[in-house]
Amino acid sequence: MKLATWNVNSIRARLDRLVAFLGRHQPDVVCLQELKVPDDEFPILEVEAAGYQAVFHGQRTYNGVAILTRTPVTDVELGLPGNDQDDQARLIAATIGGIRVLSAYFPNGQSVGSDKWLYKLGWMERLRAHLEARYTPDQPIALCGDFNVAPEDRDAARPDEWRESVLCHADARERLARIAAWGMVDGMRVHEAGPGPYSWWDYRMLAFPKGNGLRIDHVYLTAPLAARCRKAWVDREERKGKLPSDHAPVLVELAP
DNA sequence: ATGGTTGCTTAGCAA
Repeated sequence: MKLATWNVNSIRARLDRLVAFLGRHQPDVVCLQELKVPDDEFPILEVEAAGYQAVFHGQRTYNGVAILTRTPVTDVELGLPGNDQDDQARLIAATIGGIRVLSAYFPNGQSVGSDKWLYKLGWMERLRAHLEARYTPDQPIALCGDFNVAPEDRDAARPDEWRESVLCHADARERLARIAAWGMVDGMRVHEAGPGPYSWWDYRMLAFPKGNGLRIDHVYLTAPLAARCRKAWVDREERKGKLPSDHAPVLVELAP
């Protein structure tokens, strides 16, 4: 099974690239983030024409997550429990081929110490609590998405430059480590020691040509799936050319 | 040097 996750930064702006990506890789499951469309504007016809079913949880302008599959999905769940005031569309879960797949768009946090930063840390704690309440780590679970955290210094091309940022700050790394400690491993690190590969490069300051990347998009796997992980990689080609997303897709190949 | 780019929505915010 080939599993992919990609922050498309607007599914409308990236629709041609998404369809080409599906054709090029023929993934079985694709988790998407930052759709930036309400549900009634999700391009369902184009996705189905490409051979995929979709479940999605969107909102206007911001956020929005989806799971695309070539086989039927069941038990779709929208949103992250634990805060009735939270209307941000950042999590969707579905079962595909016996695997529980979660597509997650973690908050960015904007700047350390801001309200959005506190929301980020709280959201990550809520996700950990949700995993603990809803699942057990002996189940086959793949938590995929834009985590907006580079877990370690080897996940940044220039770690010193980024260490105090919202993407690398020790408090965000610690919250992510707690999520992993529930019972998941970083799929990329099953076979790749790094440094890199990176999955995001800022649009500004020529970050991509300068190689100033971070690895903030992840596929975290519980033990039954980690044992099946054959390889993981980033499709850097997707960051090149005209009007790319600022994120490149991460792909994982799981043995049957 | 407090910059730079993209997307959504239309001037300002979020990333």
